[in-house]
Amino acid sequence: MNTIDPITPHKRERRKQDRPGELLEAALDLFVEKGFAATRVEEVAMRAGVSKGTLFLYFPSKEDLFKAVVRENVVGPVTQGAVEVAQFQGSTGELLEWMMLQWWHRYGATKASGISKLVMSEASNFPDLALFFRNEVIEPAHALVRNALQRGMDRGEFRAMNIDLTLHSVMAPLLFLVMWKHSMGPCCPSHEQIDPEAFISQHARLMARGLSQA
Amino acid sequence: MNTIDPITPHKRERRKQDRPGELLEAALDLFVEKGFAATRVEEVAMRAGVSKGTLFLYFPSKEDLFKAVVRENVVGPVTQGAVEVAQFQGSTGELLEWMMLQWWHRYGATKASGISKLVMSEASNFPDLALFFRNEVIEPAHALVRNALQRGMDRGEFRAMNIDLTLHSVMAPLLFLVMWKHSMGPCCPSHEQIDPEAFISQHARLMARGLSQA
DNA sequence: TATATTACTAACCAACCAGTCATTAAATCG
DNA sequence: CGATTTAATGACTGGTTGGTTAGTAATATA
Repeated sequence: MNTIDPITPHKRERRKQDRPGELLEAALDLFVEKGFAATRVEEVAMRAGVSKGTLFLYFPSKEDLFKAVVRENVVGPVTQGAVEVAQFQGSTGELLEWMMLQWWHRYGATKASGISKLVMSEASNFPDLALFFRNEVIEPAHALVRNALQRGMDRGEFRAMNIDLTLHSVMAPLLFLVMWKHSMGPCCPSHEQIDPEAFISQHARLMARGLSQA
Repeated sequence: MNTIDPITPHKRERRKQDRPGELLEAALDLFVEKGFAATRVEEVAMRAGVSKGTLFLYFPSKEDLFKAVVRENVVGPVTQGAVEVAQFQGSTGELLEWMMLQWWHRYGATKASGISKLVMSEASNFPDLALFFRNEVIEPAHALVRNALQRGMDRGEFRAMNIDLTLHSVMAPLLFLVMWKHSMGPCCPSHEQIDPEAFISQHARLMARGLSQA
């Protein structure tokens, strides 16, 4: 554990190719675990097996490191459903449930969803990051849901509605799940844990029923 | 602005009675605005018009100060509905909507709701505070909602359901609103703001419809 | 092997902060 | 008024951290 240990002899490796990826992976772990402000860049560097100086060689600042983590782990997963939505064949009620469950499997259930929790948690202390996240993640995701709701109205399945209000009805249970999972969840006894898929399905069906023309 | 200024001549007032209340008020403002970790106790003291040493005269630590803020501003408002719930006359669907809107008016819409956002945000970094909040606030609130759902089943208005799952369907939109209001809300353009009451009413009605026997 | 390049490190800096304590002064009382 | 009590202060401590930089060592080149 110290520098005198002959088993760990200062292997000063030069691996320019791999460093950024390894640093991003370590940063994702620590940001999700402790948040942005509470994560120490030196700890990120240590977990990636380099010194703090090396981290600043690849990322000009802690904020830039975070933005890179978001681009690497969040932007894609959250917005990748666009093509599949356009090709979806079933009813729009089924589409909504499918979208919500897909979002859960590809993002909500993964480590990366901790980033959404982090941003909501620290938005007021780091407005730059909040704005970045809004533009790169939230707006595209909202556009996706708006399209689906519009599809329901265009096809005569849904009655006229306030799309922006309904948009948040779709998002609320998803964001609640992510928040809970990364905050109070770990401090509650296991028998009280929420079953995410059952919860999402219930909400999607309630909504589809409430929005239907009938 | 400096100590030499004759206009501000070190009015070293002794007001033992009022200090705790003034400190709690200042602490609520700053905790809500900046979070627990990012709030400096010296800033709390300054806003209350005393020195940092005086704060530690009345509260043994930053954590104890926070717990006092929760007891003063959250525990009561969140659980005070108990009596009214027991006396409610209308249908259980109406009761649920009434409870959610009451919660919003008495807590969600107030400054104090920032405490819920704070706890969810920093639970993983301060597990003691999370546990305290769970025991003092969340559990009593859950008990209230469980009672209401049970009432619906007992009176034959609601079909059999998974109470714990439905419990979270009631909480999710409320917690989402509070999170949004204190995180992304301020960074989004005003025309995108959510109308909390409309949103809550919509959710409550969707749920009542989905839970009804028919 | 000698030289040049550069990935990498460790020590450092300036700034920050929770909590302590010796000191000060406002109130109270004899 | 003088003595006592105690509310209030602010300098101080020990510890932390984002970011910098002078220097080191691994690789490439000749």
